[in-house]
Amino acid sequence: MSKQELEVLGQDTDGACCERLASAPLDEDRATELAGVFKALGDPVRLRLLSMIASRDGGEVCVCELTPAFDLSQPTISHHLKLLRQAGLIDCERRGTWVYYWALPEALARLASFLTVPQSAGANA
Amino acid sequence: MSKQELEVLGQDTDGACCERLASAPLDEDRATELAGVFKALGDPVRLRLLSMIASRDGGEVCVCELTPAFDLSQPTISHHLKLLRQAGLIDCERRGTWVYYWALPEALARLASFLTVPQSAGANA
DNA sequence: GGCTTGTATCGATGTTCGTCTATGCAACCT
DNA sequence: AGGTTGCATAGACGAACATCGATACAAGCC
Repeated sequence: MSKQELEVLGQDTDGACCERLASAPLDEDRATELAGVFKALGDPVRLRLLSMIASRDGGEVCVCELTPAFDLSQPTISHHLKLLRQAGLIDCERRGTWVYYWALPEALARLASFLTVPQSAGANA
Repeated sequence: MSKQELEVLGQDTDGACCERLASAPLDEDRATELAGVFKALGDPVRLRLLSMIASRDGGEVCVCELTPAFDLSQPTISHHLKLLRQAGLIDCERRGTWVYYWALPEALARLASFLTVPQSAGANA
């Protein structure tokens, strides 16, 4: 249940000279990959799920705790969790009866640095 | 043509103690607002458009330069630019015959800091 | 073994989205 | 004024998506 997510976000762990939205025009394939990740964030339910998971101190959240937090059916929540996992933002493991999800902070960090504007870059607005 | 974008991304310009995905669970309304912005980034064409605009040194790009870069009709590009503008990520101005678009770096910066993981926060993956 | 509970998958359905063609509007040029 | 070019808007259409109920699977309990 644990190795289905895409490996879309680059590998430079130091986060120094990474790929950036505002550095050079994205090529088509890369844009498609990254758009998939942003699309996973582009739903209020998934954003709340990810926030609930990522802000958890222990790092892990049981599905049984996530589902009742929404006015949605259990299959719907399960579906959203699957999409977040396929986007590489979270992962999960079954332990006995329950399934636990946790965030993948490196994925979030890479996304954040991708959006970071290098230096001056406009200064409009 | 220039005051249609939403004001969804918060106001703290110092970027220090800002709202963060992994700090506390998002409430429903805020999640809906932010999801709208991520949804705007969740399309390959829009991501390439934004990248082309944000990476431009002068800061501005003429639509007449964006449209021919895609295998899409001119109205389709215009539609995507409109969505990016409504998300508060870019803005535009008509100057004579041509319309120029530029990125709003503060919006990108706020998104980036929103995704930034505070400290340890898991260390899994 | 059978029952119960937690979670995932399947199939259907209404809505949203990306794209197109056709058209409208704004600015330039004779 | 009339024609041309650049860009936006309107309406239509197929594909993708969010949601549901029904069902399957996994694990614990009796």
